[in-house]
Amino acid sequence: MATEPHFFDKCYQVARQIPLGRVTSYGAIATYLGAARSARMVGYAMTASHGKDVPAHRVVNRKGLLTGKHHFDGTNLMQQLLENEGLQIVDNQIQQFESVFWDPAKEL
DNA sequence: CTATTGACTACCG
DNA sequence: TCGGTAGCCAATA
Repeated sequence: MATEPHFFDKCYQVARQIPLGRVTSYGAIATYLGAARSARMVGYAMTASHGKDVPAHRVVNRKGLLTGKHHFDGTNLMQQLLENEGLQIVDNQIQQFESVFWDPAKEL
């Protein structure tokens, strides 16, 4: 195992804690990690989450918009995965986002 | 070491 | 709600 950044690993672990059918925001994870202002780093970690068992598709921005769908294989894979979890996606945006929002800082 | 980048967020109009 | 701009921080080159 190469020298893995602690920050990335924490992001992966939190992402795995996301219940199925639920989603969270980058800022929420960053805040839980103690780096509230490092929301971009969470997304950055997701980019490196390839090869990991990290449900990156459950992590979206605070608007519930699938900003990272372009990083998945295909154009609508991320949306398909979320819909498979029972979520409703319209125009790359999660409907009832607040209803399915999962805050690690509160749930954990 | 410095510079650039980015799956963000907050603020402003 | 939408668009543009600024700030933020860690990783990468």
